[in-house]
Amino acid sequence: MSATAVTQVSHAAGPTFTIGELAREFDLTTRAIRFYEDCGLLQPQRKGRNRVYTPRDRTRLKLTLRGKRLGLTLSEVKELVDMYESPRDTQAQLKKFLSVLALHRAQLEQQMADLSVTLDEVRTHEKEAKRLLADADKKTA
Amino acid sequence: MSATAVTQVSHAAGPTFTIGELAREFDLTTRAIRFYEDCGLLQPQRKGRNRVYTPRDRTRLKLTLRGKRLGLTLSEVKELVDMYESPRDTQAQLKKFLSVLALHRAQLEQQMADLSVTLDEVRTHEKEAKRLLADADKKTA
DNA sequence: GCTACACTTTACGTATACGTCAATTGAGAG
DNA sequence: CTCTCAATTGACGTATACGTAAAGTGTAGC
Repeated sequence: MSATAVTQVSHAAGPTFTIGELAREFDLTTRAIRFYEDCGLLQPQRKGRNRVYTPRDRTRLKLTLRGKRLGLTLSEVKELVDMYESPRDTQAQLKKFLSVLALHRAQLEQQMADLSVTLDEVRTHEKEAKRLLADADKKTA
Repeated sequence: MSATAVTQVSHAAGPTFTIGELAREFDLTTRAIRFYEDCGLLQPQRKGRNRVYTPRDRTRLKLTLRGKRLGLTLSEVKELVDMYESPRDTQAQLKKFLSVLALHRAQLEQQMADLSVTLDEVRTHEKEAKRLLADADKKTA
């Protein structure tokens, strides 16, 4: 099997992936991917003993990694991802959904504020350092 | 001593704080603050056995917490905070400073991108949920 | 059939970031 | 002087997120 090939599966429903393929694609170890499964983040099907990942699993993995980059724990990621896939038939469910979303959004907005401030600081420092370096270069030249 | 009072110190250089004051202000345990000291993030002076924090310590603590909210580890925070306080006299130091800053900025910008996408998704879901709820309310009414 | 390689499970190990006693120790109030 | 309260050090405990062998299975190529 070629290193980059996607394992095409028998009958239907889009491409599937092996654990190794996903590991390469997202630069993870297979250990990590199996761990995410232990946490309930992924539920791949099986072909014999081997795991078979669908595009849906791949999406959940992507979401997981994005959540991680944002500083969420795996259980927080699971809560959110599960919520997005949960039924929202009743008004009660919708209201709960909305309240959780509001909380999540508040956290994200706090983070956005932190990020803006930090990025501004970094850029200011960069400008200052570049100026100093330019001055030094002038003297050297 | 009143619960919210700031411990004013003898001779000079602005206000000082006790560990308990900082803990209350930032909603931390004193254990956490001492742990940050173990990590080298804070270096309070002593008055006898007791820790005395200066505004500079307080600033470093603020930066630490902001870094944490952004998902940095304490050692990453320490690297950055130390770097900002390190000498940048030579061109070599300036160049290294700039390269570290560039890396940091790249990471922050990735995070900003993640954050934008996530916030967009959350807002979309909120709108959709609110629409569904409004429809449901209409039927009920 | 042998080799190689990817995958499997089980299980113990590790770094981070504190929590949680335990046992003291001044410093102020009554 | 006693009581309380905040602070101290030391040490062990815990949750998260995997790393890292160990030992076996399955399939493909030669």
